[in-house]
Amino acid sequence: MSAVATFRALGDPVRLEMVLRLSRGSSFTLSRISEGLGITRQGARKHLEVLRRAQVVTLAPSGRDVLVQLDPASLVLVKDFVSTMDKQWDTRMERLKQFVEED
Amino acid sequence: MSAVATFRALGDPVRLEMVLRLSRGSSFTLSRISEGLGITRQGARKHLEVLRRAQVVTLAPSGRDVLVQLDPASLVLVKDFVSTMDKQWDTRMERLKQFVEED
DNA sequence: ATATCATGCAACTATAGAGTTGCATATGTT
DNA sequence: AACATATGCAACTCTATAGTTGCATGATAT
Repeated sequence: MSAVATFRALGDPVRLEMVLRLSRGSSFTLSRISEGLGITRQGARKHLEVLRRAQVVTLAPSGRDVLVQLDPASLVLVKDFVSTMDKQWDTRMERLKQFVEED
Repeated sequence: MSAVATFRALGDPVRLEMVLRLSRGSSFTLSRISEGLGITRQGARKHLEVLRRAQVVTLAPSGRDVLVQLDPASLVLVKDFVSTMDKQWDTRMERLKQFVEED
């Protein structure tokens, strides 16, 4: 999966809320994580499918319900992106700092 | 600005490409950064407006052209998000590890 | 066995946004 | 002054997707 897909998946208030809930409580059933989002269960289900395709989340059927869990794969992608940006950004900030301090 | 807005802004192939270009070369004019994206200048301009609203980028008019630069504000947001997630994720992985190692 | 709960799937609507074309305007350049 | 370059703005099309309703199905509890 690409970093774009991950960012896109996280770039929605409902989906980010889901991810934040998962990052706190460990595991949710599909219906429990769909509560209190201001949308229907079917709507929430669509969001979960987006998160699953982007490997932000895994869906594991268990009896009559489906367990939703965070998938570490996506986190790694975002971390890599940030650290790359950060490195390049830092060297440029360093250059700017030196430039400013020259006079 | 919210983390959602930042993620949303980065969740588009054209916009992410622009950000990557900026992270390498230091500063671009509006027309230069609009080249080779497969879309028109006006299309690219709309993307830049999205990035600006999300504080990923700053636009500074200079004579007849506009300078596009990275805005560190957004990077901080993403970093914070990742580190928070990371911390919570790690503690949960730790708990899982201990659970597995118990028998 | 029957009622209840969790989920899946399909069809539909409505809106956001990605991309375009066309034209106007301002700044450089020769 | 004349020309080229960089940009802004408006109107338009088209597609993706967020959200809905309605119904079917499979698992659990009484």
